Amino acid sequence: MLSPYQIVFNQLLAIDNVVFGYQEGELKLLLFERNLEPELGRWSLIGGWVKADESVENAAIRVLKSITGLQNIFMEQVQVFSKPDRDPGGRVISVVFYALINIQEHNHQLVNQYNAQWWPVNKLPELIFDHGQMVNMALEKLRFKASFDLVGRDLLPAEFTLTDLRNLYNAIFLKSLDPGNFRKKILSLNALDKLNKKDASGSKKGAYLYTFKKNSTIDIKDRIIKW
Amino acid sequence: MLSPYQIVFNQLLAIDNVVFGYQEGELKLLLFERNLEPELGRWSLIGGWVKADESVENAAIRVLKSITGLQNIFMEQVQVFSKPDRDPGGRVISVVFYALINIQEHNHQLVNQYNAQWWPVNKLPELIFDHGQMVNMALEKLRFKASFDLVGRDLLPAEFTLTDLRNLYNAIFLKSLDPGNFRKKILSLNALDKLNKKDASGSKKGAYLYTFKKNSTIDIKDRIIKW
DNA sequence: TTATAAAAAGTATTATTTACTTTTATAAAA
DNA sequence: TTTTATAAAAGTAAATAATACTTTTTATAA
Repeated sequence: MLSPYQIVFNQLLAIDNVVFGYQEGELKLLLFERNLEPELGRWSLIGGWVKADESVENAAIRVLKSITGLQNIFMEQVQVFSKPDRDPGGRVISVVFYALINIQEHNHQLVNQYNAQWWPVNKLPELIFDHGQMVNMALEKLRFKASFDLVGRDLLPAEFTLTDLRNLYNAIFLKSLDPGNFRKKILSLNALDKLNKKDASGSKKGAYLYTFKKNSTIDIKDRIIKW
Repeated sequence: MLSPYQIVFNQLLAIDNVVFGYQEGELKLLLFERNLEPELGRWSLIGGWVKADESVENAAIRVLKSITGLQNIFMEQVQVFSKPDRDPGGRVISVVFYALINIQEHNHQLVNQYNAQWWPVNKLPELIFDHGQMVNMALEKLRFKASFDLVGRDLLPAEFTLTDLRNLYNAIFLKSLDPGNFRKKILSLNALDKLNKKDASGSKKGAYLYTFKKNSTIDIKDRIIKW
């Protein structure tokens, strides 16, 4: 049985997930269409209450799994949002996380059932409360991460071409990176394994497929992108 | 009058401040000797409860001011610590901040009164709960910041020599940076004003004093230190 | 007057970044 | 079967930055 303390607690502390995916050359965000007041029908991040006996990380993972069916997802804490009036419904403090997931692999049925939808990050609808700000901070953090570490393991299919990876980086940084220099830089990190297979969908010559090395860690000195 | 919700709230959400200062060539941390059970007599960070009508940032600033007398201090959110069993006294979630303050300028009397003391970061006593982990994360964050931005505005006196600044960086990164290269790099950032005054305490020639420019922003491309 | 010590400036080597050009491989069109 | 087209992949030259030093400057104090 829950004590009154725990019941109250459940209504004070929330998590919100900024869920990034990558599809058709665009960085996308999973958003909910709200089915409750206030702000019924408007779009919001995917959130939930933190239970009295779990960490905020746990809550973020639990909520993500309940909606996408996915587990073992890369997530990172973004920031706490705690202005007393941030939620007109009452005093709610939210810990924001961002997650990187593979759009192909998640449970589409579940997502539909929850009224969720993928939106390209540069064509987002207006979001409720301070969720727009949360998205901006998460994007900033993602860009920071992507500029020091090779992101893509969670966003791309298991086998991908260097062009696929470059397109992902183009989508994250909203710019067009030089193909030759990108290739040189990425290969110098020594974090990918080249397969003996080609993907010929993008060119006549065909591009070699790569996978991420199992346990490669990239030295923080190797900045990938300066932006 | 407070509602029961607010009373409970005050006992669930806390902040802890990792307060950095710089003195005698060492990076120091302001720690409390606990005067309450559990862990009476052991050392901890400086924390406090978040009030029902304030943001966590507000709480961190309020607590810092109450102990150092200082206002308008640079602070940054580090992370939320929320493991259900992190505080044996009960379920407490803590939002950690780090602050950079000028040791000379703070209110020494207040600090003494609170049983607080400055400890060199590489000779810290054992800390209670997960406070050691909090310090490590704050240090990491400080190093990250210092490697992209010129920190020191809040740690050094208003007028300082390039050697002072280099010593601060040496203290932050626990290494000995090359004097010539450091000077070249820092001056290239164009973030300091050179005064027409010298400080002759460190050498016979004397070193020019500098101040931070009022509104200089350093491009994130200019990484100062790679570590 | 000279020795000293750190500040400040200078330099040469190496490494990295950037903006390109050239070559390669292959499917499809002529 | 040859040519054309296209992106992959490799290569390059110039500019910029980092690194490990050396030299010169300045002014106090021996």
